[in-house]
Amino acid sequence: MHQKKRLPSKKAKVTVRDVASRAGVGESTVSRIMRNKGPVAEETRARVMEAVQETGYVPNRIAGSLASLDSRLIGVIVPSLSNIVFPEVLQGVNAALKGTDYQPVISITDYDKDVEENTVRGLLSWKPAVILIAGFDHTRATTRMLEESGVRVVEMMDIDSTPIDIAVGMSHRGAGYETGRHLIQKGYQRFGYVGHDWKADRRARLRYEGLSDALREAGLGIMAHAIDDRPSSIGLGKELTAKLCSLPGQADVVIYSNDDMAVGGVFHCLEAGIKIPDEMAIFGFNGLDIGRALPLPLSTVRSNRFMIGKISIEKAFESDERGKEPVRIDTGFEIFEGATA
Amino acid sequence: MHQKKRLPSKKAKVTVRDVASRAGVGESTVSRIMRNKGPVAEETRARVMEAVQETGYVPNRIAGSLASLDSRLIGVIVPSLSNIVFPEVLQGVNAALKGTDYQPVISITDYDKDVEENTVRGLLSWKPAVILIAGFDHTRATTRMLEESGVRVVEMMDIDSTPIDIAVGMSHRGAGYETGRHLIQKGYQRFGYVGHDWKADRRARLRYEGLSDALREAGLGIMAHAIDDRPSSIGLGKELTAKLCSLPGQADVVIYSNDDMAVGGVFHCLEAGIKIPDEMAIFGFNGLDIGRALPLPLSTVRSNRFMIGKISIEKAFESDERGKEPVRIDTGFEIFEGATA
DNA sequence: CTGTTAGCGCATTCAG
DNA sequence: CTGAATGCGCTAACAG
Repeated sequence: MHQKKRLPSKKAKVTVRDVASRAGVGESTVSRIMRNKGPVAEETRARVMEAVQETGYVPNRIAGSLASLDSRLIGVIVPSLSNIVFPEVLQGVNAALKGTDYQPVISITDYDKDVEENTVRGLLSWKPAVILIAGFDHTRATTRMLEESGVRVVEMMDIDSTPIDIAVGMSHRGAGYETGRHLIQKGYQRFGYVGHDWKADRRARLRYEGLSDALREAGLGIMAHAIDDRPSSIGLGKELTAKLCSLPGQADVVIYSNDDMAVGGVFHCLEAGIKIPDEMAIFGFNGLDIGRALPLPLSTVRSNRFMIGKISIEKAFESDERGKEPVRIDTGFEIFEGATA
Repeated sequence: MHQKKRLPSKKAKVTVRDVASRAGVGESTVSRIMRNKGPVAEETRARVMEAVQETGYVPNRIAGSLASLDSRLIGVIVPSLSNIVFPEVLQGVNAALKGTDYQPVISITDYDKDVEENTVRGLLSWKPAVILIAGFDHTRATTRMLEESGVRVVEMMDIDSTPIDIAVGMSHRGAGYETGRHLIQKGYQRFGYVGHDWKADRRARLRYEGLSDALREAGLGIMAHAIDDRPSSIGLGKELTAKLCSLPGQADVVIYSNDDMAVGGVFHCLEAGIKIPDEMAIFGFNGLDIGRALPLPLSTVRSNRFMIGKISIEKAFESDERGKEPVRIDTGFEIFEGATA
């Protein structure tokens, strides 16, 4: 208790006080200059900046956030990063944040609602300015924490439920429905379905339901399924397509839970010598780069994940206060003809 | 100054003080309980937890970090998220952090060193416990800030230079070299190269150099190039392969800057009716899922991005102090035979 | 335009 | 095992 305690691995920190005394000004002047806020004489600014240079001062945002009671952290919660759509959303978030000094704090839930609950609790303790979270499928406690936090909350990807505050995304049910309508109109009759992660991926299920609705309305139905609980991948799509083809009764078109799965389907057909789309047509979802580059461009539904991330941030920042009514922003989708269906 | 100022959009916050008085204990007792640290009577703990429940208390980590002078934030800096390898690294980071209460704060540089410099400055102001950064290619100022910050710094992906503190990754030069040796041994003689992002992707260039070294040693060289400054994608790989094939002189094997590009090459050949590997062999880098699922499994070099992220965190946490000497951890790579070369 | 003062909410001594 | 006091580094009034 005689020696100043050595801070573990941190260099002797330089604080506003050091800079201020060195520049011969008050602390608040330094603070104002560092945040370019409030009036400052050009002369003093120069002097202070010099002191900042000399000392290598880096303001401590932790202290700043505590003092001003608002942190410049954005909590972002996604179920996974292995599905490319979420990194794409993050890119949109990042683009919208560029030039600001907000920092995204990212958490992964692995599609587990209890993990999500803990994650939300943890993020909330950082007093983020905004919370971005994928989907509507939360525990009661999660929803409650989010509601009561008072911060702006954007539920991303999906607009098929009533949001806590803001929802930015597209109607997956609608996309499924339109897919069905489109394929019926093209004359397909014998529908197959290949799906991934059946328990966890709520949006894939919504698309499936929309599709089923469209078919039912036309007096049709899905005659063959190959569904699995593993996460989506090209490999899984290939495997399940093989399984589907071995089932009795041949589909003339197969709808996939997403493009990765569909590309797997294309690969299977390539290997098995099945002619696309004549012997079997293939339809995906997402509009990924890989589908577009395929020798036969993949028929699919294009959504815009980058936009979802970007708009989520923009909407969240439009006002500090939540509105009376929840807001839904539809980023839309678009059937892409392609050549596989 | 009569009315308590309304905090913008935040609910009336409940603090340790509220919980403490409600439970009839001191603030430090609450603090100890919330962090389960230090001795507490089971009875008081129960009473306090009840108060926590009733009030919905969420500890403020910002205040906590300031008081204890150590934040539980991990700064992570990657050049992009559109290249799938970086999300994979993040997954590894996330896996290693699971169960702890550290949170990753993620920044993207878009392969711009000046952006990176600002990013590092910004992250450092959050006093992160650890900084993870991709690559060695920093500005002087960035390196200096990182050195002087005193925090543990892990430079990821690459081990071909001397790290500031710790490097976790593989030798890209070595991978290029081994690729060359492997293909020479298989009897290839006429080498083509297809590359992306030539200015920005230093690791791709290192692989190229290693490859060139191996060829030179064998008295060979690269006879045809198709190189571009755009970021890697399947589409670009396809486009550049078409370009390469239109050049005079036909390569018997083409090395690609990565698997995405190589898959584009495979697609081009499929369309153009070029037989792989007999008329033209294809070799990638990374060992992505998509290459493995191709009708002809892609010949490539497997690296382990997930491991890089995971080990980076583990190493960073081994000790609070930097060692005297920089540390390099080699996560290795492996030539994957595949069927395209 | 600038300096002084008083907290922000919590973790950490140190007595008790 | 527990409580009171101190201050982390900064920002936000406010007075000058």
